Amino acid sequence: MATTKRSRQREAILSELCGRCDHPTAEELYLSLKERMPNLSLGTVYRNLSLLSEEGAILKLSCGGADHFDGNTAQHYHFLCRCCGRLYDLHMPILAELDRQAQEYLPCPVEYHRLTFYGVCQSCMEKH
Amino acid sequence: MATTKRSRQREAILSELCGRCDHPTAEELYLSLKERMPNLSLGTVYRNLSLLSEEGAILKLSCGGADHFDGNTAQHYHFLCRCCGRLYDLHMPILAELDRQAQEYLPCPVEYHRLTFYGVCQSCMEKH
DNA sequence: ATAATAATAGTAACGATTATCATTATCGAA
DNA sequence: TTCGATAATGATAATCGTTACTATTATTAT
Repeated sequence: MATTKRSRQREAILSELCGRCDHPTAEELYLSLKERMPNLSLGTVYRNLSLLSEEGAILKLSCGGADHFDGNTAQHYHFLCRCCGRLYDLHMPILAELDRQAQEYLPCPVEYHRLTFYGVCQSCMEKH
Repeated sequence: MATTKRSRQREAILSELCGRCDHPTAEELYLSLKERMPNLSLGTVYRNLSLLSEEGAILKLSCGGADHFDGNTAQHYHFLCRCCGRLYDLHMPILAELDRQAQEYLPCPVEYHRLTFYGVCQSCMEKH
């Protein structure tokens, strides 16, 4: 099988990430988990997040500053607030034809795409 | 005017970036420029790239590892090789309707989007 | 020219991430 | 079960990309 689940820590990291709907950084995840697992180490969190994202069990999102992680591996799009930097999931339909369109302009196979929308999120708008 | 052009270094950084069609990192830019300006400092490159991207004169692209910079501020899409990490410009038409589509799923205004396609680039394919 | 301001080079400090390593946990076979 | 081999851990040091600091130099407006 692809997904090895060897250690207690790796399982906890994966299930914590899958159980939340935001996109925590390694450190945010570490702080949450540390409450339940007081001697968890930050290095362990980083190591397992790398493993899991290489396996394809989670997504790594780089958008400046610390990387964010997403437990939802189903293809979906994001909204990034250019004010607070928070990432939100967008529940709009996936546009598979984009890959075909892009293929016309490229000599090598297009495997998938990522699409992110930008603006100021409601929470930041309210704070003015 | 928006674009201040106060120092020789800032001008050199901007024109070097605009004169190339790849997406160099701060350090790559620094190394190129250093040939002509031997006592240019890396901090100066970082400082000016920040200023220029805040002004909107250039784009900053974060995709894991070091940030990349793009002198082409016209809206366009990218292809990112998941093997070597190189970014390529994609000369396909801009899909302005994506913003309108996404708007249906969001409570706050969508300003713009970024779209990146993934795969293995030709150069990496040849190296097998 | 000159004073006020802005930007520089060089370097130290920082935050995020990876590497190292001695110790502990897990797993598969006897 | 116990045992040996392997994998993963926690703790910490090292690294990488970037930003902050500061004394000096360049630019700008009188």
